[in-house]
Amino acid sequence: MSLVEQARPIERRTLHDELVERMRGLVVEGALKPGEKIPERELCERFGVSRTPLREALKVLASDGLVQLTPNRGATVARLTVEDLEDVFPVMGALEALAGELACRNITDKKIAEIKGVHRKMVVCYEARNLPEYFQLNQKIHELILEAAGNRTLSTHYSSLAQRVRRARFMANMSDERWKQAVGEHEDIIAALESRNGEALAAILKSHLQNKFNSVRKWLIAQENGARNG
Amino acid sequence: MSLVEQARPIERRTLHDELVERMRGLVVEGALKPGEKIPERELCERFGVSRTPLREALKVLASDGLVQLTPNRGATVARLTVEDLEDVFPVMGALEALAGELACRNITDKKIAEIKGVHRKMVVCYEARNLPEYFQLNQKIHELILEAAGNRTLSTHYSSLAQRVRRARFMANMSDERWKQAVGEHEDIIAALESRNGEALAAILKSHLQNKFNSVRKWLIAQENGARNG
DNA sequence: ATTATGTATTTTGTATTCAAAATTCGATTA
DNA sequence: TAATCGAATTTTGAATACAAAATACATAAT
Repeated sequence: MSLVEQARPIERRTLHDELVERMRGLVVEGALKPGEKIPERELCERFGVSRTPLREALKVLASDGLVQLTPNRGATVARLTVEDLEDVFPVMGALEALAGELACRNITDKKIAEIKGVHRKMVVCYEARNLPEYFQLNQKIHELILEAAGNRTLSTHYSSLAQRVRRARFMANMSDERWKQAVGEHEDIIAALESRNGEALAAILKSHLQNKFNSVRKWLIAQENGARNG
Repeated sequence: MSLVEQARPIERRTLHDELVERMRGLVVEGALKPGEKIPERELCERFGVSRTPLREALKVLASDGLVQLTPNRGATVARLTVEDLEDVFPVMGALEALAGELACRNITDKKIAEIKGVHRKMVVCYEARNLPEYFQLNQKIHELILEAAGNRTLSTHYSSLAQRVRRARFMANMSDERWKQAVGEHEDIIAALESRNGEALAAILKSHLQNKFNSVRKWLIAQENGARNG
């Protein structure tokens, strides 16, 4: 290890930062389910920390829309309503479109190859009808595009929104036909990236998202009517 | 007061919420300047609160990009670098464009009249070369358009970005010619709103912002070179 | 005079304490 | 039996306490 590597500043993290990350994970991955009470005391015990940094983390997640705080009644995992979804998706669309344009300007061949690699793995998952893995890789591709866009602000805000709808996106099962279509759309995305056609990519990403939105919306409405928002 | 008004739930706020709002004000309005240390103890005294809720608020503002936290070294007001600006503006552009499209779909004549009213006042300020008032009213118009778009998520994210660049926007004095041009652009904005031409409005808003960006960028670079980032 | 070194002071991160509010639950009444 | 009340318990919001780290400052050494 060279001196510059060895002598770079030691990364230090506060409990607060660590807890924001971990609790975000619990919410986004669905270990804590929408509407559920967030058990402050229990989490403190499990993480081995006091209430102070845990509560700090809760405030941050609340400002991010993942947690709902009610005065004197503590924290619950935020529910996603149809209205929320209808607000969130257009914004994600606008951000993805921008990401597409920027990515086409900045992306390297290496990065495209990386995306293609993930895509191939994803196709395998599709063929095996392995939804969890497919979903994971799908997310990864979108993250890579955002990364290729090279705009931290864009990534941050996109990611904040993506996290809010992530669970619903996963739960809203695609029909087999829709699934096949989605894979096709991903191929179009890669083609547009390769030809660096920003406008085209923006349009494809937007309609890809619109399709997803439609199915998530249907699922959410069914959930709300069925009242069991598990 | 009718029963429904009288009997609605009593609004309760925690110190945390109050402090997020107040401290956000201090940063956005420039009472605390970029790079400045945030005097925790002093603020606690001035607000008459303990460190706990104040520090919670700081974490939230940090996650919002207004405050920078360095482990074991406390909080400073976030500096806006040219790189930050170059990331933030395109995202604001995409969000404003979306806002324009949505606003054209949803806006009422009443709201347009309201915007026109603010615009008229703004023109008076322009003629009097009253920048602070002009700036205020200018912001107000953009807020009203966002409001007209009727998308809370969009408003939240736009506003978060707008706050980060607000101070630089204000400090970057416009040339008189550019100022005149800006007023003209505002008239175009209103015309597009009245004709409900979403696409046109999106384009106008985007180029309006691009112009602003150019002048803010110049100013920021000058600041960075001059090293006195007052 | 400037640079190092060690010590006092302050600040910071986190844990603990405390009072107020909410919740639980058993006794009581309709 | 079901609804109502009230004390006991838990939870919540906020203040305080405390240890570790950073900073300021005084002294000593070059």
